[in-house]
Amino acid sequence: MTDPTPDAASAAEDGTDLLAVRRAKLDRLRAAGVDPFPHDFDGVEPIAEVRARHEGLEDGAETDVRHRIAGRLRARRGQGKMAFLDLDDRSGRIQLQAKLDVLGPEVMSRLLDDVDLGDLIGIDGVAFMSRRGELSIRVEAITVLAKSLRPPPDKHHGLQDQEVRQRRRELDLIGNEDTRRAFVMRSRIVSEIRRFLDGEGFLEVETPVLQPLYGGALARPFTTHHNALGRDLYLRIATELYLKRLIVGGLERVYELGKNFRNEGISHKHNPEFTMLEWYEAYADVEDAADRLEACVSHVAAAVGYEGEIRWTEPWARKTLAGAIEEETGIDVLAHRTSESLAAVVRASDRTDVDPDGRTWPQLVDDLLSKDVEPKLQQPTMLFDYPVELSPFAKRKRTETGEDTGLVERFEAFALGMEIANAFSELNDPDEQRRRFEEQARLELEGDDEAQQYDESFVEALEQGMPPTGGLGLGIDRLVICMTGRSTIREVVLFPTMRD
RNA sequence: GCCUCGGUAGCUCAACUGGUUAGAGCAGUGGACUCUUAAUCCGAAGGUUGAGGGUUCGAGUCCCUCCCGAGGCACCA
Repeated sequence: MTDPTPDAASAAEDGTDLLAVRRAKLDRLRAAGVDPFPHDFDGVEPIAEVRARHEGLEDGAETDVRHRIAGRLRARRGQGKMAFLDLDDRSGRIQLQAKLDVLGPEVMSRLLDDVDLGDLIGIDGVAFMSRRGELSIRVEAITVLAKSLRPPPDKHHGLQDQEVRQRRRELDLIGNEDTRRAFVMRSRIVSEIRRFLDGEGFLEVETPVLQPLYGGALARPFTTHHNALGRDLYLRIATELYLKRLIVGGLERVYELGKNFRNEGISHKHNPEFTMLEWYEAYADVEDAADRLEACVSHVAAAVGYEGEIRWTEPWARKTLAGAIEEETGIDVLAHRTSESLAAVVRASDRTDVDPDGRTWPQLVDDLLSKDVEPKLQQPTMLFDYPVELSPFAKRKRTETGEDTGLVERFEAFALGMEIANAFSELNDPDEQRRRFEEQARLELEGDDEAQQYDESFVEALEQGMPPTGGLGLGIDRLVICMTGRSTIREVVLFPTMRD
């Protein structure tokens, strides 16, 4: 910045311009020969470790243990010959005691007059227990580590404004302990998932985000353009098809944990970019995927110390989709296999408010599921046996007679009234897969802009021979919502998509 | 995309059915204070009430348009 104008200088003096006040202090530090942005600060101890070291110290007890800590200054009490301050680091908070007779007038003034709330400072000092039983550090030396030129969020109320909390997540993290806890929990959940799958012999892999065709889910994509190749590419909506090619290649157990992108609405459970885990296991089917999902999620819940209302431990409830719909609505969708007959029953029912006009049979089934069943599934529940029309990559359901039920071997898992996972016995018959793509192509011609694109290279991969395979997708954001007790995806995504 | 609600000081919130000069706490600022912890006490300061237009003697408050957010619907795993 340039020199403050006379107006700015007077605004700094009377304290009306908060930014100018801070810049004036920055200038004072520099004038006193203090570097307000030094390069490092060696030998810092996490505050939590300092606390652990002195656990059980009696009220009023002194120690001769010297500590070096660093963090953001959060609060300050007292302005005279002694002051107390609170310092935050990533591991916790600790009280500092600054005494004039220890520091001398010059250092005391630096701490009280030139350092602001929100500044990053380093402290050398001795631990003691205050008379009121608060572990504290008696400051012997301070080091300015970075001047904060903007005021921090309210020290007591934190930052409440939803918009600012999401657009300026750093402020949310500084001001709101809850937010910090939730995102620490998210990181631990993700690393426990990796630990679990790695322990089961899975390989973590990376497949393309930029794809010439989009597939593996029913959704509209984001489109972008590659200049040198002179062609459009799509941001992936799923990792499914590439991962199955790796199963063909013999990797046998693979997973990918990363972002998918879907060009659709934003809601409390939808963000345009979201984190998905997909795994594929050779010589396994949908039942194996279900067992592994239970094992994985209950491991994660225990490892991160989940303490909420959801019972993640095995076994989870398992039902059929049709059974669950009948339970909630009294409608047996399998007894009415055409859109007309199902629509008639839906219309006649007083237990659902689904509007059947213009809906196909699979759409109606989906409507009944999402309106009448899904909201009821608060505890972890897996629903099996989905209509083939909604599942272009799943194997048809085995039956004793060999008859075609129109169902596939697939389940979706739900918790807190949200879908969190989706799995099936992967279709590995290339001719059947080709027919499913052709059916999707027909739907696209009819104007369904979410139909699957015909992916010939994927069919060729299946022609190479894919072993029987169980695959699963787990929505990480939604799992984190459940495990952190948050109500929306925006609370568990660091920087959710916002308007400009 | 549609409906409803909201946007007031840097932050957290007030302001009855349209009526004096839009209030308070925190932060900041000047001062007092050597065990405080949402420290306390005294003083002064801080506002284009999201933006723009309109109705009215008078608008934070009513109407219109736009921006941003929240909730719901639609779309969608």
